[in-house]
Amino acid sequence: MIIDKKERIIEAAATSFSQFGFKATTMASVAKIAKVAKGTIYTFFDSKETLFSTILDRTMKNLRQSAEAALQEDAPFHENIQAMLDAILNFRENHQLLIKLGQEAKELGTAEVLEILTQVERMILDYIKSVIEKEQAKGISAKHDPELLAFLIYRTYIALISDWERQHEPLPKETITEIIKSQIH
Amino acid sequence: MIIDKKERIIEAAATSFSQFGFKATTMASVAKIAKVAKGTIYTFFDSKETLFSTILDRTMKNLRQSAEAALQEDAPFHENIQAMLDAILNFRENHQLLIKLGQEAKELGTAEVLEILTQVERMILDYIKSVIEKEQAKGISAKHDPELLAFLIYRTYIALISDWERQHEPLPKETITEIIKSQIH
DNA sequence: AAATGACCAAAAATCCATATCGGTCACTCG
DNA sequence: CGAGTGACCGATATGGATTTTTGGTCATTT
Repeated sequence: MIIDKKERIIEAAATSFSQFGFKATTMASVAKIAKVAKGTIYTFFDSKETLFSTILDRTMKNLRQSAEAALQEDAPFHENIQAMLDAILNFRENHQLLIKLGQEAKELGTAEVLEILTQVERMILDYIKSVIEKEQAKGISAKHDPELLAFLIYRTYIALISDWERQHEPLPKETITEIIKSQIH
Repeated sequence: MIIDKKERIIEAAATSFSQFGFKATTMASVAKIAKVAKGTIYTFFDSKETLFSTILDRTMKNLRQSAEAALQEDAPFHENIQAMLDAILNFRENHQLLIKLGQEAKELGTAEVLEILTQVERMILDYIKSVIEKEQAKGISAKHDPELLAFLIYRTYIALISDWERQHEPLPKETITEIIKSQIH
């Protein structure tokens, strides 16, 4: 109760950011939930942005772990890529914080939140890239620059999973697999 | 001067929509530029939307013509597809009306304008699809449903041309060609 | 019959008083 | 002392009353 102040603040902020988004979360309410005074938050974090950043970093670490867990040492390249993409998309769709940020960006369109989401995208792309590089080190020939390949695969996957379904029937999994495979070759 | 009233209205509206966007164009100003009374516009068009629709239809017709002109009867499939995509992208980037609508959607985010842009996308996709179908009728085997292939190619092209360049050096044309080609196979 | 522009209800822009926010810092009290 | 507090500050957001502008109509004119 008396210890763990910083952790309580993080906990409270994480809940609030996930529930209400960035803008609608106030430092006063975080303080109240964490049962500390507002000033105390500022002994641990410089600003609302810094506090948020800490939570986003945790979330991204979780995402990386989910993606990591989906990989299998001996599975073929394209299967691993797809398993990872599945894990990432699944995470994106189920994590309250990311969902809320997405809504916030659409509804309020604030430059601040938009930039955060760009940052998230960047982290995801970097992770995909690192997986590609690791796989390519195993000997598979590199048709494209890993940065470009990561970009291409991720964008296509998002398009096929999310955007396509806005106006069509969902695609069968085999079709998606085949398309991703053809991009790796 | 006395004749051509309808044409003058269309002309004036096209200029105004291109210059100021949908929302910022007023029927009063269109009337003034066209040198007719406001009521006169309503003898030719039911509403602002209808007037706008007429202009959008013209623009889309122009786009189709540009795309059509890029096609060559005897060129290989992938070259034609890319020439057409080039024409479409070039058109999109150079036509004041579409540029302005894009800005408007970003800045004001009105549902109205967003819907219009979806409609434009739909028309472009339909056109790409029709070209694919025509080419496939010539005997090239169909790996995917033309609707899906059109969607995939268009999205990839946009991603490579526009989105990639937001954070990277532009890609050499051959790289883009190669990627598009690999999607058709 | 074709064209007009004063007119209207509805929507949008403008104001401004008030509330809320992120962040600070003099002070408290353990 | 020094970690912790919350009253306080300037800046920004909010709400809602008020004014302006807009799309659309229609009695009147040409």
